Amino acid sequence: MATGGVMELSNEQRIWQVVMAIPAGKVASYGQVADMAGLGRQARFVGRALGRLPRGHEVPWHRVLRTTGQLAFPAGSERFELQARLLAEEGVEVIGGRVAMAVHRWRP
DNA sequence: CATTTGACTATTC
DNA sequence: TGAATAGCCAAAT
Repeated sequence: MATGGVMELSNEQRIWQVVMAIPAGKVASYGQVADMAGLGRQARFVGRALGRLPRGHEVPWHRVLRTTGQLAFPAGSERFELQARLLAEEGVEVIGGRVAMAVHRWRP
């Protein structure tokens, strides 16, 4: 309606859209997602946005990791192992808590 | 409205 | 190769 405005997507929602565009078997860095979402250097905000994902979401958050290829969680934590497992199921090898970005990095 | 926070990154040593 | 530091900036408190 004439609310004057359309539902302007929040930056969070824009981030989720970008993450959902990452194909299975590929990964992207937080900085890369931030840039693609038009946020510039808000790499940290990407992590926060993923942490605020609503229940029932279908965002492949596990395909987002640090630019070094290392998972963003403390090694051994529950989330860490979950992410590593989800990646492995997609064919992304996680060794020592890290992924070979040169191999699996998503290049749109 | 000022301060803290954070699933980061580039740089330096 | 890896550890420490500074810079980053919107959202949460």
